[in-house]
Amino acid sequence: MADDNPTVFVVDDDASVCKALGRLIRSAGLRVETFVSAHDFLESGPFNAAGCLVLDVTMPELNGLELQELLSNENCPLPVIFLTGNASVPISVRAMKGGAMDFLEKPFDDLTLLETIHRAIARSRQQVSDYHERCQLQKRFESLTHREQQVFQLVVNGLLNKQIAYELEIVEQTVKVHRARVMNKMQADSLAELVRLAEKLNLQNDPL
Amino acid sequence: MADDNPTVFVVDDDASVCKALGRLIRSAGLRVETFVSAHDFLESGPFNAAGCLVLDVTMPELNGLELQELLSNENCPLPVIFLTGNASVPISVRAMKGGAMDFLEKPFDDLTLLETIHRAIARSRQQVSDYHERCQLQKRFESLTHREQQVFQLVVNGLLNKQIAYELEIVEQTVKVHRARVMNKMQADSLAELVRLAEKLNLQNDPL
DNA sequence: CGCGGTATTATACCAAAGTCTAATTGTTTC
DNA sequence: GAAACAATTAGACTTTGGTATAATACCGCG
Repeated sequence: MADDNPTVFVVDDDASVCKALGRLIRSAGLRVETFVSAHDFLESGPFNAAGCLVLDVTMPELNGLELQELLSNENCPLPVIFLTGNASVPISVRAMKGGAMDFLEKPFDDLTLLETIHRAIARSRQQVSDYHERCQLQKRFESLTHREQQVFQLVVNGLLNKQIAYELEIVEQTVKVHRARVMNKMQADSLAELVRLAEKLNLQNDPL
Repeated sequence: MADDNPTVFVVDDDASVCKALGRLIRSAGLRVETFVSAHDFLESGPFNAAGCLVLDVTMPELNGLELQELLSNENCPLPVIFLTGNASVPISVRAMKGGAMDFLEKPFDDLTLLETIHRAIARSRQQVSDYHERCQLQKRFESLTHREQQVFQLVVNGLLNKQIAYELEIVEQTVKVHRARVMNKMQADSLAELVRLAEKLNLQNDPL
Protein backbone atom coordinates (compact mmCIF):
# COMPACT_ATOMS: atom_id res chain seq x y z
CA MET A 1 0.00 0.00 0.00
CA ALA A 2 2.54 2.56 1.12
CA ASP A 3 5.66 1.49 -0.77
CA ASP A 4 5.06 -1.21 -3.28
CA ASN A 5 8.72 -1.37 -4.13
CA PRO A 6 10.34 -3.28 -1.28
CA THR A 7 14.10 -3.25 -0.95
CA VAL A 8 16.26 -6.22 -0.14
CA PHE A 9 19.27 -5.19 1.92
CA VAL A 10 22.26 -7.47 1.59
CA VAL A 11 25.04 -7.26 4.16
CA ASP A 12 28.13 -9.40 3.65
CA ASP A 13 31.76 -8.48 4.27
CA ASP A 14 32.72 -10.31 1.10
CA ALA A 15 32.19 -7.85 -1.75
CA SER A 16 32.00 -10.58 -4.35
CA VAL A 17 29.21 -12.27 -2.42
CA CYS A 18 27.37 -8.95 -2.26
CA LYS A 19 27.70 -8.58 -5.97
CA ALA A 20 26.49 -12.09 -6.72
CA LEU A 21 23.55 -11.82 -4.37
CA GLY A 22 22.68 -8.42 -5.77
CA ARG A 23 22.58 -9.83 -9.25
CA LEU A 24 20.47 -12.81 -8.22
CA ILE A 25 17.91 -10.78 -6.33
CA ARG A 26 17.72 -8.06 -8.95
CA SER A 27 17.07 -10.73 -11.53
CA ALA A 28 13.93 -11.58 -9.58
CA GLY A 29 12.72 -8.03 -10.12
CA LEU A 30 13.47 -6.76 -6.63
CA ARG A 31 15.31 -3.63 -5.59
CA VAL A 32 18.59 -4.38 -3.86
CA GLU A 33 21.11 -2.47 -1.79
CA THR A 34 24.34 -4.12 -0.73
CA PHE A 35 26.69 -3.32 2.15
CA VAL A 36 30.00 -4.79 3.14
CA SER A 37 29.59 -3.99 6.83
CA ALA A 38 26.84 -3.68 9.40
CA HIS A 39 27.87 -0.09 10.06
CA ASP A 40 27.49 0.88 6.43
CA PHE A 41 24.04 -0.65 6.48
CA LEU A 42 22.98 1.10 9.67
CA GLU A 43 24.00 4.46 8.28
CA SER A 44 21.59 4.04 5.40
CA GLY A 45 18.68 3.84 7.85
CA PRO A 46 16.17 4.45 9.20
CA PHE A 47 14.07 1.68 7.70
CA ASN A 48 10.38 2.17 7.85
CA ALA A 49 9.35 0.73 4.51
CA ALA A 50 8.75 -2.89 3.66
CA GLY A 51 11.70 -5.03 2.67
CA CYS A 52 14.00 -7.60 4.15
CA LEU A 53 17.53 -8.17 5.20
CA VAL A 54 19.90 -10.85 3.90
CA LEU A 55 22.68 -11.12 6.39
CA ASP A 56 25.98 -12.89 6.67
CA VAL A 57 26.58 -14.23 10.15
CA THR A 58 30.32 -13.87 10.40
CA MET A 59 31.55 -10.36 9.86
CA PRO A 60 34.23 -8.29 11.54
CA GLU A 61 33.19 -5.76 14.20
CA LEU A 62 29.41 -6.10 14.34
CA ASN A 63 28.39 -9.60 13.30
CA GLY A 64 25.07 -10.74 11.93
CA LEU A 65 23.54 -11.83 15.21
CA GLU A 66 24.48 -8.61 16.93
CA LEU A 67 23.00 -6.58 14.11
CA GLN A 68 19.81 -8.62 14.31
CA GLU A 69 19.49 -7.97 18.02
CA LEU A 70 20.18 -4.30 17.56
CA LEU A 71 17.50 -3.96 14.92
CA SER A 72 14.91 -5.95 16.80
CA ASN A 73 15.36 -3.61 19.75
CA GLU A 74 14.35 -0.81 17.45
CA ASN A 75 11.28 -2.58 16.10
CA CYS A 76 12.80 -2.61 12.68
CA PRO A 77 10.23 -3.98 10.24
CA LEU A 78 12.81 -5.91 8.20
CA PRO A 79 12.72 -9.68 8.61
CA VAL A 80 16.19 -11.19 8.65
CA ILE A 81 17.44 -14.06 6.53
CA PHE A 82 20.82 -15.39 7.54
CA LEU A 83 23.38 -16.80 5.19
CA THR A 84 26.43 -18.54 6.49
CA GLY A 85 29.34 -20.58 5.36
CA ASN A 86 30.54 -22.08 8.59
CA ALA A 87 27.63 -22.22 10.95
CA SER A 88 27.13 -24.00 14.24
CA VAL A 89 23.91 -25.25 15.77
CA PRO A 90 23.96 -22.86 18.75
CA ILE A 91 24.34 -19.90 16.44
CA SER A 92 21.53 -20.94 14.17
CA VAL A 93 19.31 -21.60 17.17
CA ARG A 94 20.10 -18.22 18.61
CA ALA A 95 19.30 -16.58 15.29
CA MET A 96 15.97 -18.36 15.00
CA LYS A 97 15.06 -17.57 18.60
CA GLY A 98 15.86 -13.99 17.75
CA GLY A 99 13.07 -14.11 15.22
CA ALA A 100 15.04 -14.79 12.04
CA MET A 101 12.98 -15.70 9.03
CA ASP A 102 15.41 -18.40 7.98
CA PHE A 103 18.99 -19.51 8.29
CA LEU A 104 20.56 -20.86 5.13
CA GLU A 105 23.91 -22.55 4.75
CA LYS A 106 26.14 -21.82 1.80
CA PRO A 107 26.04 -23.07 -0.77
CA PHE A 108 22.34 -22.49 -0.91
CA ASP A 109 19.81 -22.99 -3.64
CA ASP A 110 19.04 -19.73 -5.44
CA LEU A 111 15.36 -20.50 -5.70
CA THR A 112 15.17 -21.30 -2.00
CA LEU A 113 16.65 -17.96 -1.15
CA LEU A 114 14.35 -16.05 -3.47
CA GLU A 115 11.33 -17.83 -2.11
CA THR A 116 12.35 -17.05 1.42
CA ILE A 117 12.90 -13.43 0.46
CA HIS A 118 9.40 -13.22 -0.93
CA ARG A 119 7.92 -14.64 2.25
CA ALA A 120 9.98 -12.20 4.27
CA ILE A 121 8.77 -9.28 2.22
CA ALA A 122 5.17 -10.38 2.62
CA ARG A 123 5.62 -10.46 6.37
CA SER A 124 7.36 -7.12 6.32
CA ARG A 125 4.49 -5.56 4.42
CA GLN A 126 2.14 -6.79 7.10
CA GLN A 127 4.37 -5.45 9.85
CA VAL A 128 4.72 -2.08 8.22
CA SER A 129 1.01 -1.70 7.66
CA ASP A 130 0.24 -2.80 11.22
CA TYR A 131 2.76 -0.34 12.52
CA HIS A 132 1.32 2.54 10.54
CA GLU A 133 -2.16 1.72 11.68
CA ARG A 134 -1.04 1.57 15.27
CA CYS A 135 0.75 4.90 14.98
CA GLN A 136 -2.31 6.61 13.65
CA LEU A 137 -4.40 5.15 16.43
CA GLN A 138 -1.89 6.24 19.02
CA LYS A 139 -1.91 9.74 17.62
CA ARG A 140 -5.66 9.92 17.85
CA PHE A 141 -5.58 8.61 21.38
CA GLU A 142 -3.05 11.20 22.41
CA SER A 143 -5.24 13.92 20.94
CA LEU A 144 -7.73 13.07 23.68
CA THR A 145 -7.61 15.17 26.83
CA HIS A 146 -6.92 13.38 30.08
CA ARG A 147 -10.60 13.38 30.97
CA GLU A 148 -11.54 12.03 27.60
CA GLN A 149 -9.03 9.23 27.96
CA GLN A 150 -10.57 8.32 31.30
CA VAL A 151 -14.05 8.25 29.82
CA PHE A 152 -12.76 6.23 26.86
CA GLN A 153 -11.32 3.67 29.21
CA LEU A 154 -14.50 3.33 31.23
CA VAL A 155 -16.76 3.23 28.20
CA VAL A 156 -14.90 0.32 26.65
CA ASN A 157 -14.94 -1.38 30.03
CA GLY A 158 -18.68 -1.58 29.52
CA LEU A 159 -19.80 0.94 32.15
CA LEU A 160 -22.99 2.91 31.71
CA ASN A 161 -22.80 6.67 31.45
CA LYS A 162 -24.23 7.02 34.93
CA GLN A 163 -21.65 4.61 36.31
CA ILE A 164 -18.85 6.51 34.63
CA ALA A 165 -20.25 9.70 36.10
CA TYR A 166 -20.18 8.13 39.55
CA GLU A 167 -16.61 6.89 39.08
CA LEU A 168 -15.34 10.28 37.99
CA GLU A 169 -17.57 12.16 40.41
CA ILE A 170 -19.19 14.21 37.71
CA VAL A 171 -22.65 14.39 36.23
CA GLU A 172 -23.98 12.11 33.51
CA GLN A 173 -24.39 14.95 31.05
CA THR A 174 -20.71 15.74 31.32
CA VAL A 175 -19.90 12.15 30.53
CA LYS A 176 -22.01 12.39 27.41
CA VAL A 177 -20.07 15.41 26.25
CA HIS A 178 -16.72 13.68 26.75
CA ARG A 179 -18.01 10.48 25.21
CA ALA A 180 -19.16 12.25 22.07
CA ARG A 181 -15.74 13.88 21.71
CA VAL A 182 -14.04 10.53 22.15
CA MET A 183 -16.10 9.03 19.34
CA ASN A 184 -15.25 11.98 17.14
CA LYS A 185 -11.53 12.15 17.83
CA MET A 186 -11.07 8.40 17.61
CA GLN A 187 -13.07 8.34 14.39
CA ALA A 188 -15.23 5.51 15.62
CA ASP A 189 -18.76 5.36 14.36
CA SER A 190 -20.02 2.73 16.72
CA LEU A 191 -19.29 1.50 20.19
CA ALA A 192 -18.23 -1.82 18.71
CA GLU A 193 -15.57 -0.09 16.67
CA LEU A 194 -14.41 1.92 19.65
CA VAL A 195 -13.93 -1.26 21.63
CA ARG A 196 -11.86 -2.72 18.82
CA LEU A 197 -9.71 0.38 18.67
CA ALA A 198 -9.16 0.12 22.41
CA GLU A 199 -8.05 -3.47 21.99
CA LYS A 200 -5.52 -2.44 19.37
CA LEU A 201 -4.25 0.22 21.73
CA ASN A 202 -3.85 -2.41 24.45
CA LEU A 203 -6.09 -0.47 26.76
CA GLN A 204 -6.43 -2.72 29.76
CA ASN A 205 -9.86 -4.00 30.50
CA ASP A 206 -10.12 -4.34 34.24
CA PRO A 207 -8.35 -1.51 36.05
CA LEU A 208 -10.69 0.80 37.83
CA MET B 1 -5.54 -23.09 37.72
CA ALA B 2 -6.57 -26.34 36.08
CA ASP B 3 -3.65 -28.64 36.74
CA ASP B 4 -0.95 -27.14 38.86
CA ASN B 5 1.19 -30.22 38.49
CA PRO B 6 2.68 -30.03 35.03
CA THR B 7 4.33 -33.11 33.59
CA VAL B 8 7.58 -33.19 31.66
CA PHE B 9 7.51 -35.87 28.99
CA VAL B 10 10.91 -37.18 28.02
CA VAL B 11 11.27 -39.16 24.80
CA ASP B 12 14.66 -40.68 23.99
CA ASP B 13 15.42 -44.03 22.48
CA ASP B 14 18.35 -44.41 24.84
CA ALA B 15 16.91 -45.75 28.10
CA SER B 16 19.86 -44.59 30.13
CA VAL B 17 19.37 -41.05 28.88
CA CYS B 18 15.71 -41.26 29.84
CA LYS B 19 16.68 -42.38 33.29
CA ALA B 20 19.23 -39.64 33.78
CA LEU B 21 16.91 -36.93 32.49
CA GLY B 22 14.11 -38.26 34.65
CA ARG B 23 16.29 -38.03 37.70
CA LEU B 24 17.44 -34.53 36.87
CA ILE B 25 13.98 -33.17 36.20
CA ARG B 26 12.41 -34.90 39.17
CA SER B 27 15.11 -33.38 41.35
CA ALA B 28 13.74 -30.00 40.33
CA GLY B 29 10.39 -30.97 41.78
CA LEU B 30 8.64 -31.70 38.50
CA ARG B 31 6.61 -34.71 37.50
CA VAL B 32 8.26 -36.73 34.76
CA GLU B 33 7.24 -39.49 32.38
CA THR B 34 9.82 -41.09 30.12
CA PHE B 35 9.38 -42.97 26.87
CA VAL B 36 11.88 -44.77 24.68
CA SER B 37 9.91 -44.22 21.48
CA ALA B 38 7.58 -41.67 19.94
CA HIS B 39 4.90 -44.32 19.61
CA ASP B 40 4.98 -45.15 23.29
CA PHE B 41 4.61 -41.49 24.03
CA LEU B 42 1.72 -40.98 21.66
CA GLU B 43 -0.17 -43.86 23.21
CA SER B 44 -0.08 -42.14 26.58
CA GLY B 45 -2.03 -39.19 25.14
CA PRO B 46 -4.11 -37.20 24.71
CA PHE B 47 -2.36 -34.26 26.29
CA ASN B 48 -4.56 -31.44 27.37
CA ALA B 49 -2.84 -30.39 30.56
CA ALA B 50 0.14 -28.09 30.95
CA GLY B 51 3.60 -29.56 30.61
CA CYS B 52 6.37 -29.83 28.09
CA LEU B 53 8.18 -32.28 25.92
CA VAL B 54 11.91 -33.04 25.98
CA LEU B 55 12.70 -34.76 22.76
CA ASP B 56 15.64 -36.52 21.21
CA VAL B 57 15.99 -35.70 17.55
CA THR B 58 17.38 -38.96 16.23
CA MET B 59 15.21 -41.93 16.97
CA PRO B 60 14.24 -44.99 14.92
CA GLU B 61 10.86 -45.01 13.15
CA LEU B 62 9.33 -41.69 14.12
CA ASN B 63 12.06 -39.15 14.80
CA GLY B 64 11.85 -36.02 16.90
CA LEU B 65 11.05 -33.63 14.09
CA GLU B 66 8.30 -35.82 12.75
CA LEU B 67 6.78 -36.15 16.19
CA GLN B 68 6.89 -32.39 16.61
CA GLU B 69 5.09 -31.82 13.35
CA LEU B 70 2.51 -34.44 14.19
CA LEU B 71 1.75 -32.85 17.54
CA SER B 72 1.63 -29.31 16.22
CA ASN B 73 -0.98 -30.43 13.70
CA GLU B 74 -3.11 -31.49 16.65
CA ASN B 75 -2.67 -28.22 18.54
CA CYS B 76 -0.89 -30.06 21.28
CA PRO B 77 -0.25 -27.62 24.14
CA LEU B 78 3.18 -29.06 24.94
CA PRO B 79 6.14 -26.90 23.93
CA VAL B 80 9.01 -28.97 22.60
CA ILE B 81 12.62 -28.83 23.72
CA PHE B 82 15.01 -30.75 21.52
CA LEU B 83 18.11 -32.51 22.71
CA THR B 84 20.61 -33.90 20.29
CA GLY B 85 24.01 -35.42 20.11
CA ASN B 86 24.86 -35.06 16.47
CA ALA B 87 22.88 -32.17 15.11
CA SER B 88 23.12 -30.25 11.90
CA VAL B 89 22.18 -26.68 11.20
CA PRO B 90 19.34 -27.49 8.79
CA ILE B 91 17.74 -29.78 11.35
CA SER B 92 17.96 -27.27 14.15
CA VAL B 93 16.56 -24.57 11.89
CA ARG B 94 13.69 -26.77 10.87
CA ALA B 95 12.97 -27.56 14.51
CA MET B 96 12.95 -23.89 15.48
CA LYS B 97 10.79 -22.95 12.51
CA GLY B 98 8.45 -25.68 13.67
CA GLY B 99 8.00 -23.73 16.88
CA ALA B 100 10.45 -25.52 19.14
CA MET B 101 11.12 -23.85 22.44
CA ASP B 102 14.84 -24.58 22.24
CA PHE B 103 17.35 -26.92 20.68
CA LEU B 104 20.17 -28.04 22.93
CA GLU B 105 23.26 -29.98 22.00
CA LYS B 106 24.59 -32.75 24.22
CA PRO B 107 26.35 -32.41 26.44
CA PHE B 108 24.16 -29.68 27.80
CA ASP B 109 24.19 -27.79 31.02
CA ASP B 110 21.67 -29.17 33.51
CA LEU B 111 20.67 -25.76 34.72
CA THR B 112 20.13 -24.55 31.18
CA LEU B 113 17.80 -27.42 30.50
CA LEU B 114 15.83 -26.92 33.70
CA GLU B 115 15.49 -23.25 33.04
CA THR B 116 14.24 -23.91 29.53
CA ILE B 117 11.79 -26.46 30.89
CA HIS B 118 10.39 -23.90 33.28
CA ARG B 119 9.91 -21.37 30.54
CA ALA B 120 8.25 -24.04 28.41
CA ILE B 121 5.87 -24.94 31.20
CA ALA B 122 4.97 -21.31 31.73
CA ARG B 123 4.13 -20.99 28.08
CA SER B 124 2.19 -24.22 28.16
CA ARG B 125 0.12 -23.01 31.08
CA GLN B 126 -0.79 -19.96 29.07
CA GLN B 127 -1.67 -22.06 26.04
CA VAL B 128 -3.81 -24.43 28.05
CA SER B 129 -5.71 -21.68 29.76
CA ASP B 130 -6.22 -19.84 26.47
CA TYR B 131 -7.42 -23.04 24.90
CA HIS B 132 -9.90 -23.72 27.67
CA GLU B 133 -11.23 -20.22 27.52
CA ARG B 134 -11.64 -20.49 23.81
CA CYS B 135 -13.43 -23.80 24.09
CA GLN B 136 -15.93 -22.43 26.56
CA LEU B 137 -16.54 -19.47 24.31
CA GLN B 138 -16.99 -21.72 21.32
CA LYS B 139 -19.48 -23.82 23.24
CA ARG B 140 -21.50 -20.77 24.13
CA PHE B 141 -21.41 -19.59 20.57
CA GLU B 142 -22.64 -22.93 19.30
CA SER B 143 -25.49 -22.80 21.77
CA LEU B 144 -26.81 -19.86 19.78
CA THR B 145 -29.38 -20.60 17.14
CA HIS B 146 -28.51 -19.70 13.58
CA ARG B 147 -30.55 -16.53 13.75
CA GLU B 148 -28.92 -15.53 17.00
CA GLN B 149 -25.50 -16.04 15.47
CA GLN B 150 -26.46 -13.78 12.61
CA VAL B 151 -27.66 -11.10 14.97
CA PHE B 152 -24.52 -11.52 17.06
CA GLN B 153 -22.38 -10.96 14.01
CA LEU B 154 -24.22 -7.85 12.93
CA VAL B 155 -24.36 -6.39 16.43
CA VAL B 156 -20.62 -6.60 16.89
CA ASN B 157 -20.20 -5.11 13.44
CA GLY B 158 -21.70 -1.99 14.94
CA LEU B 159 -25.06 -2.04 13.20
CA LEU B 160 -28.12 -0.54 14.83
CA ASN B 161 -31.09 -2.77 15.61
CA LYS B 162 -33.04 -1.24 12.80
CA GLN B 163 -30.20 -1.85 10.37
CA ILE B 164 -29.95 -5.46 11.48
CA ALA B 165 -33.68 -5.80 11.00
CA TYR B 166 -33.33 -4.49 7.47
CA GLU B 167 -30.42 -6.85 6.71
CA LEU B 168 -32.30 -9.90 7.94
CA GLU B 169 -35.63 -8.71 6.59
CA ILE B 170 -37.32 -8.89 9.93
CA VAL B 171 -38.74 -6.33 12.35
CA GLU B 172 -36.73 -4.41 14.91
CA GLN B 173 -38.57 -5.98 17.83
CA THR B 174 -37.49 -9.42 16.68
CA VAL B 175 -33.90 -8.25 16.60
CA LYS B 176 -34.23 -7.10 20.18
CA VAL B 177 -35.43 -10.51 21.25
CA HIS B 178 -32.53 -12.28 19.54
CA ARG B 179 -30.09 -9.74 20.81
CA ALA B 180 -31.20 -10.22 24.39
CA ARG B 181 -30.80 -13.96 24.05
CA VAL B 182 -27.32 -13.50 22.59
CA MET B 183 -26.28 -11.42 25.58
CA ASN B 184 -27.65 -14.07 27.91
CA LYS B 185 -26.19 -17.11 26.23
CA MET B 186 -22.81 -15.50 25.66
CA GLN B 187 -22.80 -14.33 29.27
CA ALA B 188 -21.86 -10.83 28.26
CA ASP B 189 -23.12 -8.05 30.43
CA SER B 190 -22.23 -5.20 28.13
CA LEU B 191 -21.86 -4.61 24.43
CA ALA B 192 -18.18 -3.91 25.00
CA GLU B 193 -17.72 -7.37 26.46
CA LEU B 194 -19.68 -8.94 23.63
CA VAL B 195 -17.39 -7.30 21.10
CA ARG B 196 -14.35 -8.65 22.91
CA LEU B 197 -15.83 -12.15 22.95
CA ALA B 198 -16.45 -11.86 19.22
CA GLU B 199 -12.81 -10.91 18.71
CA LYS B 200 -11.67 -13.98 20.61
CA LEU B 201 -13.95 -16.08 18.45
CA ASN B 202 -12.37 -14.55 15.35
CA LEU B 203 -15.72 -13.38 14.13
CA GLN B 204 -14.87 -11.40 11.05
CA ASN B 205 -15.73 -7.78 11.08
CA ASP B 206 -16.71 -6.83 7.59
CA PRO B 207 -18.62 -9.57 5.82
CA LEU B 208 -22.20 -8.68 5.17
C1' DC C 1 -6.43 41.62 30.65
C1' DG C 2 -8.52 38.81 26.97
C1' DC C 3 -8.29 34.60 24.34
C1' DG C 4 -8.39 29.63 23.70
C1' DG C 5 -8.72 25.26 25.56
C1' DT C 6 -10.72 22.33 29.00
C1' DA C 7 -14.13 20.89 32.23
C1' DT C 8 -18.37 21.25 33.92
C1' DT C 9 -23.42 21.56 34.22
C1' DA C 10 -28.41 22.57 32.80
C1' DT C 11 -32.30 22.12 29.78
C1' DA C 12 -34.65 19.96 26.35
C1' DC C 13 -35.54 16.63 23.06
C1' DC C 14 -35.08 12.59 20.05
C1' DA C 15 -33.33 8.07 18.98
C1' DA C 16 -31.94 3.69 20.35
C1' DA C 17 -31.84 -0.05 23.42
C1' DG C 18 -33.78 -3.01 26.93
C1' DT C 19 -37.74 -5.29 29.19
C1' DC C 20 -42.16 -7.52 29.77
C1' DT C 21 -46.36 -9.73 28.36
C1' DA C 22 -48.58 -12.09 24.95
C1' DA C 23 -49.64 -14.25 20.81
C1' DT C 24 -48.85 -16.78 16.25
C1' DT C 25 -46.49 -19.95 13.30
C1' DG C 26 -43.58 -23.71 11.87
C1' DT C 27 -40.60 -27.62 12.90
C1' DT C 28 -39.05 -31.43 15.29
C1' DT C 29 -39.42 -35.08 18.46
C1' DC C 30 -41.29 -38.48 21.42
C1' DG D 1 -51.06 -35.35 18.44
C1' DA D 2 -48.81 -33.10 22.29
C1' DA D 3 -44.69 -31.08 23.86
C1' DA D 4 -40.65 -28.45 23.03
C1' DC D 5 -38.12 -25.30 20.60
C1' DA D 6 -37.32 -21.62 17.27
C1' DA D 7 -38.70 -17.55 14.92
C1' DT D 8 -41.60 -13.99 14.53
C1' DT D 9 -44.40 -9.94 15.73
C1' DA D 10 -47.35 -6.46 18.56
C1' DG D 11 -47.95 -3.28 22.18
C1' DA D 12 -46.53 -0.75 25.97
C1' DC D 13 -43.12 1.10 28.80
C1' DT D 14 -38.51 2.38 30.90
C1' DT D 15 -33.83 3.28 30.57
C1' DT D 16 -29.98 4.69 28.23
C1' DG D 17 -27.56 7.09 24.68
C1' DG D 18 -26.92 10.92 21.49
C1' DT D 19 -27.39 15.73 20.10
C1' DA D 20 -27.96 20.70 20.34
C1' DT D 21 -27.74 25.04 22.71
C1' DA D 22 -26.08 27.67 26.30
C1' DA D 23 -23.85 29.06 30.28
C1' DT D 24 -20.21 29.09 34.00
C1' DA D 25 -15.60 28.42 35.69
C1' DC D 26 -10.69 27.55 35.67
C1' DC D 27 -6.17 27.92 33.70
C1' DG D 28 -2.17 29.37 31.11
C1' DC D 29 -0.27 32.36 27.59
C1' DG D 30 0.86 36.39 25.18
